[in-house]
Amino acid sequence: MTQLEAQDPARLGKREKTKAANQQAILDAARKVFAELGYGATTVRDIIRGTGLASGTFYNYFKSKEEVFQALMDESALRVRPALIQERLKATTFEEFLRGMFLVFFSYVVDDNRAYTMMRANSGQIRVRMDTPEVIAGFDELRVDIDDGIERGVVPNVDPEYLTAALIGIAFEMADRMVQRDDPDPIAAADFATALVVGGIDLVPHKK
Amino acid sequence: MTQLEAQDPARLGKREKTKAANQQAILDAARKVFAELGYGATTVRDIIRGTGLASGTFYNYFKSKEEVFQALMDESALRVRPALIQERLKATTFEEFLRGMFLVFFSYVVDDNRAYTMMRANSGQIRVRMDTPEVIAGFDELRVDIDDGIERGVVPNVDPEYLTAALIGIAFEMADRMVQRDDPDPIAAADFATALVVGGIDLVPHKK
Amino acid sequence: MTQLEAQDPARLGKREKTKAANQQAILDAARKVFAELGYGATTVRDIIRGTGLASGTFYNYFKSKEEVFQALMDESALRVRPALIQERLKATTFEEFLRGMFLVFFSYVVDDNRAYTMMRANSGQIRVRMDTPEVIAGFDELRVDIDDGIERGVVPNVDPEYLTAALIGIAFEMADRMVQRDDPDPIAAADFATALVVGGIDLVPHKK
Amino acid sequence: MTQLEAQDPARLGKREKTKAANQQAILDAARKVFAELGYGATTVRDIIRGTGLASGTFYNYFKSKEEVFQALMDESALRVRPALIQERLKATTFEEFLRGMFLVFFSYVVDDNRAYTMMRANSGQIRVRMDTPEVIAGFDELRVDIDDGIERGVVPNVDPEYLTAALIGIAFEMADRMVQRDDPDPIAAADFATALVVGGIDLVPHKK
DNA sequence: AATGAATGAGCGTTCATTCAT
DNA sequence: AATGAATGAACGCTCATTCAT
Repeated sequence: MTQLEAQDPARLGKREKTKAANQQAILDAARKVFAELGYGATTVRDIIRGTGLASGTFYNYFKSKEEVFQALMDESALRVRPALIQERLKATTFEEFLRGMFLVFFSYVVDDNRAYTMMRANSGQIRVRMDTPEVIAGFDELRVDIDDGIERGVVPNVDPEYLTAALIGIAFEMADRMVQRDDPDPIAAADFATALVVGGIDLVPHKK
Repeated sequence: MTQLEAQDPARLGKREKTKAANQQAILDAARKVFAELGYGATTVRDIIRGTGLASGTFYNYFKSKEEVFQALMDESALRVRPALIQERLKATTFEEFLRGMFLVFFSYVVDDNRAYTMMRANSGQIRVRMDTPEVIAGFDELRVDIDDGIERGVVPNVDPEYLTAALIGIAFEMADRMVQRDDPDPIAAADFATALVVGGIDLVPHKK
Repeated sequence: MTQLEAQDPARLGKREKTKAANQQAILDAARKVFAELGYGATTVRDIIRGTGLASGTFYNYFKSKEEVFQALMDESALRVRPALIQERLKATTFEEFLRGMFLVFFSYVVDDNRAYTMMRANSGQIRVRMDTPEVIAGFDELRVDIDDGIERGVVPNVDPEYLTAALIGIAFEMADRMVQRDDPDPIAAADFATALVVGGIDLVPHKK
Repeated sequence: MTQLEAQDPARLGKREKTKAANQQAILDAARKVFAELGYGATTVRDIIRGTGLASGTFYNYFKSKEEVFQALMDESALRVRPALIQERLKATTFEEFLRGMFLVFFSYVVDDNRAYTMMRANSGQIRVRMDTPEVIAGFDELRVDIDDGIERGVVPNVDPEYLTAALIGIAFEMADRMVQRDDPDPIAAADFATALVVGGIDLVPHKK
C-alpha cells in the first residue's frame, strides 16, 4: 500500500498528504528558526509556532528537538556527501580533486543556503557553527581520501591532518562570505580556493 | 583568602582588593566551566559554585550570564589583538605578514587553550564553535590590513574578502587540530599555513 | 476475528457482534494494563494498544479513562455481590454467615486476582488500594445485614460499624497475603477469618 | 551555629524563620491536597498554590513530588513507630501486646487525623490507601514481633502472616470509621479490637 | 557588598480527548 | 463505526534574575 501510493503522490489520500505536508512544514520551520536563533536558543515552541500546528503535534513527527535537528543536518549532508564522493572518485589529479570538491560544496551552499546558514547561525553577537555526526563523517571521508591520495602519490606528502583542516576551513569560511554576495559565483570561489591550495601545496614542508 | 586578609586588614582597602579578586575569581571559574560544559549547558550556579561566592553576588559583577561570557571572550581577544597588530606593523613582506599573524594566533591558542576549547565546546554529538565580537573584530582588522596591503602592493591583488576568509578558516581549523596533538607546535603550524598561502597566492586569479 | 466474521457475514449483524466484542476487548485490555501499571500510570493508549483498535474508537465505548475503570470495578463487584447476598440469605447462624461471606470473597479474589491486584497496584514504592463505589456499596450491604442480624439476634449486639469495619479489614488484608502465596487456599483463609471473629465476638463489649 | 540557634527558636534570624515556616507550609499544604485529591491526582502546583509561594520555591525544599510525599508519610510513621515498639516491649501477655498496639495506633490517628486521611484519600469516587516504605516497615516489625511471640509461647501458634494481616486490616479499617465519629474514643476502639482478637485467637486453627 | 531564598517565565514533553476523513 | 493525527492544557522541573536581609 505504502509502496503503491508512494509511486504517485497525487493519488495520496488527504490524510497522507497533510501528514507529509506537516512533516515538511516542521522541517522548514525548524531550519528557519535554527538558522535565526541557533540550536541552543531554539525552543520546540519556536518551531511549531512557524507551522500553525499545535505543540503536541511536533511530537507526532519527531521524538525531540534533537531529533528534528539531526534530521535537518542529515538531510543536508545526505545531499552533499554522495556528490563529494563522486568527485573524489573521478579525479585523476590533485587539482581535479580539489576543484571538484570545492565546486560541489560551494554549489550546494548556494542552492541550499538556508541549511547552510543554520550551521553558521549567530545568536546575539556570537557566531556559532555546528557540525553534526553526518557532517563530521563527511569530513572524515575527506581525510581518508587525502591519506589515500598521498599513498598513491596524487596528493603531495604533507601533513594530512593540517591539509584536511585547511581545506575545510577554507571551504566553510569562504562559503560564508560567498552566500552574502549579491550574485554568488561558486565557480569563481572554487577557482580561488583551488588555486590557493594547488599553488601553495608545493611550498608546504614535505615529510622526508 | 578570607584568612589571608584577616591577617592584615589594614594593608589595603579590603573592599577594593576583594572586588578585584571576586571579579577575577568569577572569570576564572566561568572560563573553566564554559570550557567543560559549553555555553548553553553552563548555569550561573555552576560558575559561582567554583568561587565560593553566593549566586546573587554574581550580579554585582556581571549583568548576565552572557555578559561574563563576552567578558571572557574579550579578555582573550584583548590578549591577541595587540600582538596581531604588532606583527602586521613590522611586516615588510606578505610572507612575514602571514607568518607573524599565524604564529601569534597559534601561540595564543596553545598558551590559552582553555579559552579556545570553550569556543569549541561540544554538547553531545554536535560540535559547536563560537566566535565573539572581539574575535570577529580582530579578523575585521585583518581584512583592513589586507586591503591596505593590496593598495601598497605588498599583498597580491586578489579578492580580499575571500583571502581574509581563507586565512581565518585555515587559522581556526588548523588550530583546532593542533591543540589536540600531544605536543602542539605553533611554529610548524605557522610554517605550514604560511607556505600554503604564500605559494598559492600567485596562482589565484588576480584582478586586472 | 475479522477473518472469522468474513467467513459468514450473514450469520448475525456484524455491527452488533463487533460492538459487543470491542467493548469486551477494551475491558479485557484495560483490566490487564490497570493491573500492571496502576490507574494513574495507565494511559488510554496503553489500553487500546491491547485491542488492535484505534485510540479514537475507545471513546465510542467509554466516555473517559475513568469510566472504563469504573466499569471494570463494577463488573468485578457485580460478580461478587450476588454471591455475597446469596450467602447472607441462606445463613442461619452468625458463623455460617461469616464463613459464607469470607469464602465467597476469598474465592472471588483467587479466581479473578487480576482485577484484585488492580486495586492493589503499586507505583514505585507506594502501595495503593482503590475501592470503587460498587465495592463500597457491596460492603455497605454487609453493614445493613449486620444491623439486621443484630435485630434478629443472630449477630451479637456489638458496635455494628466497628464490626463491619473489622470484617472488611480482615477480608481485604488477608486476601492480599493469600494471593501472594504459591497455592492460595480460600477455604483455609475463610476458616481462619471466621474462627477469629466467631471466637472473639463474645468478648467484645456488648451493648446493654 | 545551627545547634546554638536551634536551642532557642525565638532567636532565629528572620531568614531561618521563614525557611522553617515555608517548609512547614509546604508540608501542611501537601498533606491537605494529598488528602483531598490522592497522590496521583495531586500536582506540585496544587501544593504550592496552598502556600502562596512560587512554583519554583517548592524545589528549594523538596526534590520532587514523591519526596514531599515520603517526608509526610515518614513524619507520620516516625511518630507512631517508636510508641508501637515501646508497647510491644513492655507487653507480657498477648492481650497486653494487642491492647497496647491498638491503643497507640488509634490514639495517634485521632491526634493526627489529617495525616491519616491522606492514606485514605479518595479521588472522585475511588477510595485509595497508600502505604509507604516507612509504614510497610512498621508492619514488618509487627510481623517479626508476632513470630517472636509465637516462638516464646506468648502468641498462640496460628498462621502468623494471616494474623498480622488481620490485625492491620482491623486497625486501619476501624480507625477509618472512628475518626468520622463525633467523639472518637480510642480506648473503646482498642477494647473492641483487642477483645475480638483475643477471644477469637483460640478458635483459629493452630499449627500442630 | 554579600547573601541565598524566592520568583515565575519558560522549558521539553505527555496524553486525554476531539474531529476530519 | 472506525480511524489516527491534531489539539492544547497541563505536567514536573530548571534557572536566570531579583530582593529582603
